[in-house]
Amino acid sequence: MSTGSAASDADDYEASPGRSAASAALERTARKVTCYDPGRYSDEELDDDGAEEGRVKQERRVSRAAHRDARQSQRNAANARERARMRVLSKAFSRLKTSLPWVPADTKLSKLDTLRLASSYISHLRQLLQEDRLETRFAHPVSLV
DNA sequence: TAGGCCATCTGGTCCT
DNA sequence: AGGACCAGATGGCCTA
Repeated sequence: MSTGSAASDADDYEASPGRSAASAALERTARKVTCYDPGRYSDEELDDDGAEEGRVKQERRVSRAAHRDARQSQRNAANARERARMRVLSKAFSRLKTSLPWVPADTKLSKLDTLRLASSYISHLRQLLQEDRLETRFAHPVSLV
């Protein structure tokens, strides 16, 4: 199941409530990325004097940079997809929470709490169902229909 | 201030 | 190959 484009994901991301934390994280990532720079390895290579050799090395450097950029943009796309996926998960939790009776809409409920309450609510419903089955069996022993 | 919760990033694994 | 899913790490926010 593929979700929307990276652009629309980014839009959603911009609109998400945890934006400040998110941008901080993005900055951290950007910092990491700029620190990790394999391209600098080629500094000594510049000392070589052969023109042809220099050209080849320059090409290699450019291709390494392109590869690095490609990897980074792939990572960014994967991050966006992951954010979208987690947003879907959070929405599902919210929906589950609203379907729980006796829980006011403005109640602060963690995901774990939501899961636990939902689980106990299901048990409760199952029990009701069982009692109802017993009642209908014994309340009307004879049916004219 | 410690601890809980959350969002995000990331690398690994599985699946199509 | 690329996307989905997962779990671990990290940092921010909030509350007792």
